[in-house]
Amino acid sequence: MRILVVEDEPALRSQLAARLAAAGHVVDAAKDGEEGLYYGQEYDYAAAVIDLGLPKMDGRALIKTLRSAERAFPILILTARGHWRDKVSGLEAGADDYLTKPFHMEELLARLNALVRRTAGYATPVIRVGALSLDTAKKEVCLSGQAVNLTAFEYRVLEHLMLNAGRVVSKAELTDHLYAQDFDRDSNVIEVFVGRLRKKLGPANPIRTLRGQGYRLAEEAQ
Amino acid sequence: MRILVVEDEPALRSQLAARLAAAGHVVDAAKDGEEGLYYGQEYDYAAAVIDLGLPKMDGRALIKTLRSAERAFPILILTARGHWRDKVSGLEAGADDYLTKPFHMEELLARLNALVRRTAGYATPVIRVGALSLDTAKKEVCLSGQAVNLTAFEYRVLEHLMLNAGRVVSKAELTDHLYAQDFDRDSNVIEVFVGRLRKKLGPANPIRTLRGQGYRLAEEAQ
DNA sequence: TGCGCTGTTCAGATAGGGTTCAGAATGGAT
DNA sequence: ATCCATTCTGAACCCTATCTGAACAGCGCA
Repeated sequence: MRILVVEDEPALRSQLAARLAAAGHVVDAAKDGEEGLYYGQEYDYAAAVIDLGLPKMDGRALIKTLRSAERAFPILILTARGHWRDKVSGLEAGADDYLTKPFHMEELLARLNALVRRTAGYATPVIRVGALSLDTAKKEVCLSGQAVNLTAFEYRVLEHLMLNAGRVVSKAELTDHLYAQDFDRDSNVIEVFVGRLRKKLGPANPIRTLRGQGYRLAEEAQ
Repeated sequence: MRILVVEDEPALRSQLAARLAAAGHVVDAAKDGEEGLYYGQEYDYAAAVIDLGLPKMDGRALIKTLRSAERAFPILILTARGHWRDKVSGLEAGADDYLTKPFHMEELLARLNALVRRTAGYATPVIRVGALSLDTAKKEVCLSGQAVNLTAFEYRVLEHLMLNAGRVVSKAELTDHLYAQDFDRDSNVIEVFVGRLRKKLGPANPIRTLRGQGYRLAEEAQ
């Protein structure tokens, strides 16, 4: 997943970036509110971690601006211990969860995962990746504005790929995501669904296969 | 719109407030029944979200008091899963809709919107979706100007679909909405009603079925 | 009481869509 | 170039969600 980190303290920033990257995420780290806003408006993230006390533009203003720009990714805010009011005002500004400093990295990862999972299914109304847009309320996918008719499973495969655009998603991860548990591992359902998706998304479809590793959805239109 | 939230659990309360604010509403959040009553009597809201299990004054009493004070704004109640008796008593006390916890924010927003639109109904009692128009006051439906004769249940199914046009509405949601008590889940009433509706609305009817997920009313005429 | 309207149930029909399989194609390694 | 593993693809299969027609049951009303 692609995650945005906005934190002014260099040590914490690089620590966050490193840890999130180690957890398999793609991370953009911004050092102040303005930079965070630029990133947030330019790219679409699976989630953002934002410190409330930031130079140039404080976290609260950043969140409000992002939200009013219809950026719907989940936001987790970091606050200094004791600044309880900040947390509330951050949540009011549109954040989804908070953590007080100092915190344990593990806890941050867990919270982020929970947030993304919660948001993945339902909270973000529409996810855009390149020319694709996916509306989770309508369960509808559009390719350059044209509605594409997908079956339930095709939809779920594409949704998971879009939520993880840019990252390599293994077939095991997809089966894990689509089926409850212990699913016949040597079935080729995923390949079949990816094939059907590719056919429906036309010749310029953004699904790449990385032999032996899985699939990756290109983030840019091509 | 100005919305009143009455919820004792702090996390959920601030989450609700944040999301509603992010959706462009003005929110007052009360932590118990007494505070809710104060707000509800003092201000006029477009809608209220009230948890049934509240300290000091429970949700049911709160709703009754508000209603007897001639507060007519639509009320959506929150109940814990499994306590569906509460739901019934809440509706009896004067609530307009309910949601069982845990719920998805998006659904809450959609329901609230539907509620407000329905209630705003006193000013503009007719909902239009494509070639369909539904007069909530007269309980009358027209298809391209032609009156269509619907039975009470057909009307309610269509109304709920139209109030949630564009969204996928599951059959469970429809049965929940049409029947007060827990309803025999493996009945196919909904399918029958949808079938009859389709027949009455003619071949170009806008009700699409999404296999395994529910029905969706197309927002545009086709 | 009998009739008509409406909600509910049932069973058979339909087809949508998931799963599987086998053979073809592709890519990487030796 | 050759070989093997992985992936792709088309077709077939079959399950089940949904549709549909019809019958049945209540209920109000004349």
